[in-house]
Amino acid sequence: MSVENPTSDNDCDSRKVNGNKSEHVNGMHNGYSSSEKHKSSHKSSSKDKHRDKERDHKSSSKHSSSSRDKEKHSSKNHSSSHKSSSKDKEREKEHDKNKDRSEKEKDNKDKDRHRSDKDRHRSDKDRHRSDRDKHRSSDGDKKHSSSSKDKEHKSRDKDRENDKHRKEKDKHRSDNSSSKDKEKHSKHKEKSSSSEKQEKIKLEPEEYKEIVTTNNLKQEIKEESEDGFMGGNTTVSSCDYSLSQFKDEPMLEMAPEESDEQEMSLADRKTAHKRAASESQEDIPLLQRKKSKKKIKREPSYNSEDEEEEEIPKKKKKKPEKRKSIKTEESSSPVKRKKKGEEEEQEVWKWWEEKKKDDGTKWQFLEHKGPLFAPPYEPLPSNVKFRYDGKEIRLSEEAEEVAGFYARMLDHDYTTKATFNNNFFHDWKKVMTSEEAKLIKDLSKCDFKEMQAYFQMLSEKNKNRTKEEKAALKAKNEEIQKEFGFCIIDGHKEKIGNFRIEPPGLFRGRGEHPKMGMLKKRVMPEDVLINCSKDSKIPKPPSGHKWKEVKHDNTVTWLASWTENVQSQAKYVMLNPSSKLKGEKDWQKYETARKLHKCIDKIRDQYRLDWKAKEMRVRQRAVALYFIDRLALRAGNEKDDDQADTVGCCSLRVEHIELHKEKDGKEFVVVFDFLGKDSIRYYNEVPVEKRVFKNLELFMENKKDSDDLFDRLNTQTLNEHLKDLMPGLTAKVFRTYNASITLQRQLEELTDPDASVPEKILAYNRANRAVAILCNHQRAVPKGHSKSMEALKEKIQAKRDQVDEAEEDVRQATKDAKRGSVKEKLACDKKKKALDRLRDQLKKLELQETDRDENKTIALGTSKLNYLDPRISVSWCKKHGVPIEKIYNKTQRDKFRWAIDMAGPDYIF
DNA sequence: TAAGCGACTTGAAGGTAGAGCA
DNA sequence: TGCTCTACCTTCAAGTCGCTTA
Repeated sequence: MSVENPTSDNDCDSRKVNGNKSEHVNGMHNGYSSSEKHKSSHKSSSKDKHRDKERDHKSSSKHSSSSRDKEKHSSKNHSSSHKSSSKDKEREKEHDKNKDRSEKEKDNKDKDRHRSDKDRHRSDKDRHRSDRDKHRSSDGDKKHSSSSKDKEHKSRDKDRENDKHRKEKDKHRSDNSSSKDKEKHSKHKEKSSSSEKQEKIKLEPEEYKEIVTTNNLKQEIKEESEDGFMGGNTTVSSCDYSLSQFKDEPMLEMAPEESDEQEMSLADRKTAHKRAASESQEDIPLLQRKKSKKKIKREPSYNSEDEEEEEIPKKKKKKPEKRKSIKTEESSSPVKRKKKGEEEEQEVWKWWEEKKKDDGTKWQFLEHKGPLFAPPYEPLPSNVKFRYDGKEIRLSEEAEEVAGFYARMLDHDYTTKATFNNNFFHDWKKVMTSEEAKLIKDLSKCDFKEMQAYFQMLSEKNKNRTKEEKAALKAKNEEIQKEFGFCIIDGHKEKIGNFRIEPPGLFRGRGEHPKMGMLKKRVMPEDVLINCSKDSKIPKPPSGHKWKEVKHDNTVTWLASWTENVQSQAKYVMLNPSSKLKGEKDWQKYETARKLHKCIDKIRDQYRLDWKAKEMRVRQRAVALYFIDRLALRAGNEKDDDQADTVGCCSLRVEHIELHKEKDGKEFVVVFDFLGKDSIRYYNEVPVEKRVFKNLELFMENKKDSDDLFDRLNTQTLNEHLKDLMPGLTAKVFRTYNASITLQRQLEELTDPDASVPEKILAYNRANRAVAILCNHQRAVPKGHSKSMEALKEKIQAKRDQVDEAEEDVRQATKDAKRGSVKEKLACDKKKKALDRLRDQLKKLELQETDRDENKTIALGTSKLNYLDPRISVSWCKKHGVPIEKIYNKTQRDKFRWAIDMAGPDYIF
């Protein structure tokens, strides 16, 4: 499959999706394989970077290329991630104690040894770095105060001291790791090369200059209002397509059946804050306010199937209008519900037709019930035993709970990782009683098997619930959802996204996260901040508890927040994506991307000029921007050492790219190979312009693998520059822009107006896939993919046989019909129709096969939800008569209700 | 001015309801 | 009717980016 890369400005961007994919999958499922190489980085902290920059100015001479080669060679053999923390040391101590581990854990030890080797190597690297610093060439565009230098010296000394300690520890370890490293590394290399041979999906070349239609686009965009995202109404008129039948309908009132006490109490208060909300609308022109009175309508019916239901709301409107602005699924009377299998009707708050407030406030009234806490721990039955060193031990409740977290994960890859085990054991010991801690010294002697079996039994039991049990559970969950799952915001009932507080468990960091396995503690009401309006009913904490604080901050969108203990990060309870607050932000995001479309030529011209700039920082910025624009790379903020070592554009290191003057018949090829967000591997071979290539050579000059490629750049300065080019522009906007424009162009290119609906859907999925490839949205091959493909193939073969048979039947029937009576002619027609039906079925199956296979390693959902302007898809559906349900499921339709309403068949991004 | 924090978006994994099939 | 499989949905980790603080 070939897809056009909208931003590529010269040659073919040979992204190896399949080859890449296989590596990625290995990386994810075999634990270390792919990530290992990437962990090989010698992450230079920001202080190091600063230090490097400083020395840049002092130095003039250069390293010989041979010494660099040596460095590179050695670094690749040793592949390491060097993070010096006292916790590491502790873990290493633990590790030394656990000598008699099972085979599985021996492997982990190897990995730890591997790390110690890396540590040794690190001090070498540090020496190299300071050598290099002495030799590096200078730009002479920065000065630093002597005090900052002092600080840096101190921190460097500290680093060295740490290295010294580490080395001492390392001496006690086995020294066979280097050969293992080499083996591992060569395996990785092997994989890379084999994956390269696999089938490729390439991004085809694309002209850098915008295609002719851009001018038309621009003209159209210019015609939009200039004042921000409300300008998105360009095509609102065309929304009549689906809504004309409702346009003049009055607002519907709430169903009188609503009797739930909770519901009523909320509803009663709605009147009050509805008043508040309408007061808050005082700045809205009268006409608009009048219009907004009509905002609450049912979800636009898009399909003809839905049209049958139109009469129902019309009947409703005759009833007295009370609390008319609050309409939700829950408040709908049974009459308004559709038959099983069809969508429930919903009342829709058409916030996108209201004027947006620009004063930074997010709401005037906010009321909710607070978050739902995880159920308390239920101790194990007495017959489920935990054993240590073969002896039965009754654990204290707290220790047992944490042991249970581990037991549940025994089958998971995580428990084969030393970091995970060490972190778990360390945190587990903290919750043990002193007697337990005294006794339980070695994780490998712990037998969690019975606990694991018990949890598996529970899980089986849950799966085998009777119909009645399932129904009861469902009803209970619906009750909970009803009570905690909604809030009242400015007179409207809106769904909350995540009202449940995260339950305790073991932290599952992705990739090689240094904190994986740590205990995520139970969150208590005393940890939780509540945010709601002063005049709302303040949520009650669970009995016997109190909230940490109750705030009334209407400049933020969260309802509750707490700080999790593993990474000390704030967690929030926020609204569902279908809410106004989220939808408005989403809409704004796509309007910013459309604004970028208007000035993208200018920006591209500018960064091309900057490739020749005198200042190194300007050149680096320009090359980075080129990558962000053309390859849709993420910005790449700096990360702390206690996070997985992943990078984005600005944080790329020398080791993450390879330069080839010529590769596979193409000139000036840059090979990217790094771990990005979520430790997903990014591998791409990109032919670039000569000037970019030369600049990269310059940026890499006299640098070690572990050095930053763009050492004069960070995301903050890049974004500041972007803001100068266009208000609201950040690195992230390029990703949205390129994703959306790619979809639009691919749809144009791949859609045959005369094709059948299944064929059009395949075209849509292919366009979507092109974007997913551009954004590197990968997924593991679904479990049982090959099995299901085999089944599908068998089905196709059976269908083919049926078609063959039917063809023979038709041949025979045609002969008979020629000879004979009306009856025989009728029989012949019938057989022909049957044949057509079978052929259609066969075609559908074949399309399904193609689609499924092409999709096996590509995740379409992420781009669809986050990067593709939904109006492009909606307009395509409307233009080509494809039911929107074929493209968006119910949740997605809820999220993109605004787009479904406003985009007509002529919408252009 | 770098570092840290807060608020939000983006992202893949994993569990499960229910569609589809024998 | 029971079983299989997958699309959907939830979960929570990991990004981005703006603002504040030291």
